Amino acid sequence: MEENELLKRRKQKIEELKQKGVDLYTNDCRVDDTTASIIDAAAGLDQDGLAALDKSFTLAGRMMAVRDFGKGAFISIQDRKGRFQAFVRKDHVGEDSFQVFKKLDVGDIVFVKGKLFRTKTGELTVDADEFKLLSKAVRPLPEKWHGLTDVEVRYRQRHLDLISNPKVREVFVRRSLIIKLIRQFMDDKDFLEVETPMMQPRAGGAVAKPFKTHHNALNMDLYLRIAPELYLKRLVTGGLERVYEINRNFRNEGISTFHNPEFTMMEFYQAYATYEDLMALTEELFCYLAENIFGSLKFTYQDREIDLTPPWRRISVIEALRSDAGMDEQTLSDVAKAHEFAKGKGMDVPASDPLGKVLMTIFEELVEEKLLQPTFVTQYPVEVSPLSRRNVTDPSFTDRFELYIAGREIANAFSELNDPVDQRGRFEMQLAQREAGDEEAHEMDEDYIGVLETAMPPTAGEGIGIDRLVMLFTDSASIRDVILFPHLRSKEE
RNA sequence: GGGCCCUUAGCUCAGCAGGUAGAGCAACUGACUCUUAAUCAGUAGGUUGUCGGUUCGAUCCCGACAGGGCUCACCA
Repeated sequence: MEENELLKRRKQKIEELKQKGVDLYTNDCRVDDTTASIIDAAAGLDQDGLAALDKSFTLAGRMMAVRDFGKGAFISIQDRKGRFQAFVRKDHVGEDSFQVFKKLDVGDIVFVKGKLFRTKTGELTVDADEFKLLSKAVRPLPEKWHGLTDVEVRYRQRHLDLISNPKVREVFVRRSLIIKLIRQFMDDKDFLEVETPMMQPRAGGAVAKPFKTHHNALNMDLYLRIAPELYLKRLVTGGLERVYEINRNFRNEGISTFHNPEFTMMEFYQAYATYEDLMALTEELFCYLAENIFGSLKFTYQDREIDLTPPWRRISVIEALRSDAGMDEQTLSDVAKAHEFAKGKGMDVPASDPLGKVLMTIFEELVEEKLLQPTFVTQYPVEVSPLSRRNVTDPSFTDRFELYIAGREIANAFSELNDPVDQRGRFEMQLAQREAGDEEAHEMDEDYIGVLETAMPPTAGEGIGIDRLVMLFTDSASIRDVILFPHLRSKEE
C-alpha cells in the first residue's frame, strides 16, 4: 500500500520519540477525574475559590486541539464525558515533558495532572504540572470543525464518527439509557429477564425469511431466530408467568432506513393478561421513558410534535379502513370486491390472497402513514395472525394490536392463542398459504402444539422494536443512526 | 432486485465547451506563555473509486464494475 506524505511524516516523528526513549503506549497511569467530575468539583468557585481549593486533578483523553504559543499551549482533551481544556507550559511541566509534548499530534491520547484556574475569558482549565503521552496516534483525525460527514466512513469506521461527532455519542448513550429504563420498568412489574435460543431448528414466531446456518457436530441445519416468541411461551407454560427478553432478531430481508437484517426487539409475555392490559402497559412504559428522557410527554420527531399523553387513540383495522381508506361494508367483507378495490388503487395483490391479507395490504398502503400520533390499531384478521387468540364476538378477527407512532409500526401484541386444536388449524391454514406460493407463511410446529397441549395459561404477549423506539426518542431518520455497526456490503480491497 | 443521485488531497468541499486540478482545515518549517476554528510568515501534499471505450488528448463524454445515499418493492 502506498503511504502518503502525512503518514510518513507521522511515522518519522514517532521514530524520533522512540529514540528519546518515550514509551508510546504506556500502561501505568491512574486517572481519578473526568471532564464531568472536574466541572462538578469547581462548580460555583471563582478564581480565589479555585486557589483555595488547592487540589490537583488528573484527566486523560484524546487531544482534540492544540493552540500553541511557543513556550505554552492550550489543548482540548476529550474524554467520555466531554471536552476540557488544559494549559501546558514549559516552566510547569518541565523541559523534557515539554519537548515530548511538542512532538505530539492532535488525536493522541494524553494525561495531565494539575490545579484548576480560570483563563482571562473565564474558561475552567487544568494548569498542567504533569503531562504524559499515553497512546500515540499514527493516523490523523478527520477535520476538526466540519467533522466527519461521509456516511459510509461514519458507519464503517464508527470509532472516527464517535470521536468527531459528539451528537453521535449522545445518541448511543441515550440508547443505552432507554434500554436500562425498560429493564427497570419491566423488573418493577415483576417480569423476569430471560435468554432463549438465537439458533433454532425452525424459524418460528413471526412471518419472515430466516438466515440459515449449519451445526457440524450434530449435522443439522439451524436458523437464526426471526423471533423468540415460541420459546418465551414455553416459559410461561413452565410457570414463569411473566418473562421478557431484549435481544437480536435476524431477518433475511431488505435493508432500508427502517430495516436492518439484525435488529433488537423486546418481547414479553404476561400470564392472566389480555391484549387490552398490554395497551395500558405500553402507554405506561412509553410515558415512563419520555418522562425520564425529555421530562415531558411531548417531543419532536423529524419536525413533527409527538404527544404521548394517554389514553392513545384505539381503532380497529376495519374502522380504520372505513374512515381512512374510504372502504364500504361490502368491500370490507367480500374477497372479490376487496381485490377489486386494491387493484383500483394500483396495488399488486396476489390473486390467491384471502380477504384478511388483502385488507392488510390496503391498510399498509393507505392508512399506515397517516398514523402520526400514537395509535393502537386493533382486531387483525385471523389469516395474518396465526398465533393470536380469536375475538369472542367475531372469530374471523383476533385480539391483537399494533402500535403506530409517526406512521411506523413500533410494537405488535396479542392475546395468545392457547387452544392447541385451533393452533393446529392455524398452522394448517399457513401451510395452505405456503402451498399457494407464500414462502414466508408459518411452518407446522408439532413441538409447539405439544406445549399448548400441556395447557398454557391465558396470556398476552408483545414485541417492541427497540431500534425504532430509539429512533423515535433520538429524532433519528435512519435505523443506521441508532445501530453502532449497521450492516453494509463488504468492500473489496 | 428496479429507478434516480453521489464517489476529486488525511477531512470538508470547489472546478473544468475535453487541454492531466484548487481552497479551508489537518500536515511540515519558523515566530509567539491567556487561546477557543488562536494568529502571522513560508512549504509540501493528488494514478480525480476501478476497468474499458471515444478522442491527438478524459477528472470531465460513453459503457461496465465496486461502494454509498435516497426511493420503490419485500418486511418490523
